[in-house]
Amino acid sequence: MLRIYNTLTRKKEEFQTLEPGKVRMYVCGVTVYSDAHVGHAMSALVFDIIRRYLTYRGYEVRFVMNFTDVDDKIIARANQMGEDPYRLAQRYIDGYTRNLKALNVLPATANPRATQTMDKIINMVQGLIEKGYAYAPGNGDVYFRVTRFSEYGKLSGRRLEEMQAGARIEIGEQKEHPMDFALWKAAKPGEPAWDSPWGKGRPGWHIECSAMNLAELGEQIDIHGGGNDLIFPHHENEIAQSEAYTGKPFARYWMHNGMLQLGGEKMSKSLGNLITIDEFLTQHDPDTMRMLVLSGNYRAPLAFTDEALNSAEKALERLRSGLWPASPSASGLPAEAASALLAQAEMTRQTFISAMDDDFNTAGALAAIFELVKAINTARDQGANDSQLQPAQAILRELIEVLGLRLAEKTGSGDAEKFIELLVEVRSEIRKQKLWALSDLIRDRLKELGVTLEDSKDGTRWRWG
RNA sequence: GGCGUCGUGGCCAAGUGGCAAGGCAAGGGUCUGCAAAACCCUGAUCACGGGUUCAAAUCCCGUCGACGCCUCCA
Repeated sequence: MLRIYNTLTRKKEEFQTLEPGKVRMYVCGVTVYSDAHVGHAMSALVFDIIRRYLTYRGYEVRFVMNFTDVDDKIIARANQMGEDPYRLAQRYIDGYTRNLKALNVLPATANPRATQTMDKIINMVQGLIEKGYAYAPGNGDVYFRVTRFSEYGKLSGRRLEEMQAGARIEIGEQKEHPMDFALWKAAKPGEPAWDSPWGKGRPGWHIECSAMNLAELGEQIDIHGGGNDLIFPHHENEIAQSEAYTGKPFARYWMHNGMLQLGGEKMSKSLGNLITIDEFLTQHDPDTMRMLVLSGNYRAPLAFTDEALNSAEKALERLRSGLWPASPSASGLPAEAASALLAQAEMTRQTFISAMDDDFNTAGALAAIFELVKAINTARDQGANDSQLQPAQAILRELIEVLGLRLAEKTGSGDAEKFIELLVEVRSEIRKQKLWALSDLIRDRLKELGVTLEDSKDGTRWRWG
């Protein structure tokens, strides 16, 4: 039984879908005005892992992630760079898409964009006005009337009266209540604008997500995800808009990932303490970021430190060791030992599922996997042959894949391999003659070139890294 | 100040009433010409103070601390 922590109720709840066997899932994507950073990667990875696990558990998952491609910052950035805002947005969309692919994040079922959902957005704003949940004061703006939506604040646990203190009405706004928020913003000269019943303008930030949900997934969805910095006001406002519009509960489960921290603070564009995904990937294997995420709890803050990255890289190396083939001189294990290994692998799968079923406890799931790795390695050391190792390794691969780890061996240029093999072969002859200084020199020099040699009684194995 | 999440060995982190998983790091050992890998062994009175209970990391109250949100933000 899968249980999910629901931000809305602040409890773990049994997961039940609106439609049996199907999951409708929406995750807030990014606003595309600059390169995505590893904090965005964390969020993408968290929901990719969730999506993969739901699929593994037999659900058909419809996974929607949007792009906010029109907003103040995009416009400001475009003006500053003298670039067309659409082109700028498109460039960052392409970049982020490339980043996600590199991180082995499965493509979304749909990637709607605000600019391509405009008629739906306008319809929704119009509908909210008709129902009395929104008003157009005549300056070209349209605002949501928070006092009309009695449940406003239910997601973030705030009450309107408590929030008024800090809220202020900007110059030019004509809000009835300080917490009212813009559904539609009148265009200023030179800004991208769309025709609407209220004049030329563009959508507010929150309405696009409500409209895209409606367009892509329908009035009600199972899971709505995003970073926990979106709980207020973004998701709170989404709930207000969607539920006011449809009269139905919007998302069944609200899931929020914790923030990635650099130097003890949230990594963010506004703080400027960020490392872009591109920068990260020039230094690290994409699996490293995924392993870092897997090793923690998705709801808790995650520290991005050299030590943590190093630890993640070592852990990946260890995982790979479980997939090594049998020793060439393997004599085989007694039948009962071999079947015990398979039994343990099957038990690992159950432990893995129990952990993941408990609100996607990836750290617990990994622990089970590591124990299987140890069992496989022990069996190999005790002489298990490949046909005895492989059934357990197949399960290990299956579970690793659910988590989205590729565990690819590092590779160098293909042409180099035959020369390395030649060197290893020559070195083996040298070792037979016990010319240790020379064979150590070859090993050390290859290490400097990124090739690791491991000698054993069965010969020498080499790998990149 | 308000709302929320959390505080477990050197670091990361499971465990939510019954002898404290796992990974990284460290030390010792097996193997090896050496090294590496793999395997074996070694370590925690679970932030602090009260309380409930036969029994608490786990439940309740309080204190301290961290982080996020309350303005754009994954």
